[in-house]
Amino acid sequence: MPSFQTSPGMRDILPPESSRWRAFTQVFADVVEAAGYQQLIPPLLEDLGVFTRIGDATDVVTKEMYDFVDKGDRRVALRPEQTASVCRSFAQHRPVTPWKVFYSGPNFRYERPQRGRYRQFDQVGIEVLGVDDPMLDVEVIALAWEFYEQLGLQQVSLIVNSLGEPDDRSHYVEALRTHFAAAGDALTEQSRITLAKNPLRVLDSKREPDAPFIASAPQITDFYSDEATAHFDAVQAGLRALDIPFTLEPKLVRGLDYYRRTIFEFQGGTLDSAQNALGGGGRYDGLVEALGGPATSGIGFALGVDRTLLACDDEGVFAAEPRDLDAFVVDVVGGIEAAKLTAELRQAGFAADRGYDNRSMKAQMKLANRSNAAVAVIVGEEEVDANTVVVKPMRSGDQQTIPRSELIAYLSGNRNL
RNA sequence: GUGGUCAUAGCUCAAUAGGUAGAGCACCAGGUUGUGAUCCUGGCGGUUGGGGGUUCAAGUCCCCUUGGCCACCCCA
Repeated sequence: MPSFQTSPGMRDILPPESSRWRAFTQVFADVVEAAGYQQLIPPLLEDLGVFTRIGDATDVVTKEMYDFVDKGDRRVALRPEQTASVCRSFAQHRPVTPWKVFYSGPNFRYERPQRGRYRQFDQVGIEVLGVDDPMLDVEVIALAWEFYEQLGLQQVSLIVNSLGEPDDRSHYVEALRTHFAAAGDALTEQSRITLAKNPLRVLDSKREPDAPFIASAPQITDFYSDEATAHFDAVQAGLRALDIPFTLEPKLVRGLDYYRRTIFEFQGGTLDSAQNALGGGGRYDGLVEALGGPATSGIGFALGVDRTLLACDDEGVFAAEPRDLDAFVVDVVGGIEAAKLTAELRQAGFAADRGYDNRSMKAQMKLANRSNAAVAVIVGEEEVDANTVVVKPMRSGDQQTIPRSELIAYLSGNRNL
């Protein structure tokens, strides 16, 4: 029995899965960098206040935060998401707008772990600060869409909604409060608690008894101001112009309280469990201000790495593989020759590995085979005496003895072995 | 946090009505004294997640605990 294992909801990403993760973030970076986004690397730890601004009606803040007092008596927390950090960073450094950044890395939420839901989970995402144009909403959504396409996913669906301008939103919230309050005890207890904190979130309930009241609830669309309608119409027109299919879902309300106007979510078609939200985002025009910066409009999205990868598994796409070796050096005369040859090969740009512990040739050949190396470079007594090496292409098995000094040139000239 | 369910070698699983654990894969070593991926032989490997209890006897029953998974919740 091992003395230790990972804490609940924490896990090791082992090879070869780890190389897939790296490829995943690389594809993401390629997509967004091509659109002018640059990477921001915020700290994992922030002042607790940065996150409490996200909203006191969200569990992410009230129940799931990894917060503690550090040795300097500061109230700090492991970030539960990165949007707040980006906004804090903006308020702190005041970069020129539009500020287009992307990020990738782990977040922490103290929840009951499940498949596709971990206490340490990775997200990739982008945020843009300082632009009000609905065409930016379109760009942001389009980039996520493009990313899914690059991965090869075909069963992702996009749902969008608008929460209206802040005033629209508050009027709607009041209407909901009145509507659900009228239901009284017919509403589940959980929903009554949610109602007291944030009526919007009651729409998210999946509890059976709540269903009829949710169905009969007021529609956000009836509360839009002209301004909100214009913005949302423009977003939809833009999505259509780019041939990005979407579904309007007036009852879509996202978890974090800071959203205004456009919000959207991506759902996986294959994992139809409670964990089918692959990613999502929206506008959060008041967040920077709440963090002490100038009134600045913002929009962005975050995509869950784990869930997206699960969706890839289900669709049988994006099975990135680790880099194969070019050569595996088999040395049966002590190991020094292998040390020299691997160093030479690596300096010449070849990926090369070797056997250790002076194992038998048979054992080393097995290692060469397992390593997936293109060729085995074999050195024994005869080769040392003749100053040669044997180059054995593992696929064909058709080996050649060549002068040692010509090894690099030989391999360079026979890349397809 | 609430409820449910599961937990046997590194991995996937077996083990009759409770009688003191097996297989395949993987790994290692041999099968022509220099050469792998097939095949053959052998080997390594488990105080049955951990602790306690019932029993002559528990992987198999009971309790506690740890962890995975599922639903709620929440969200990525």
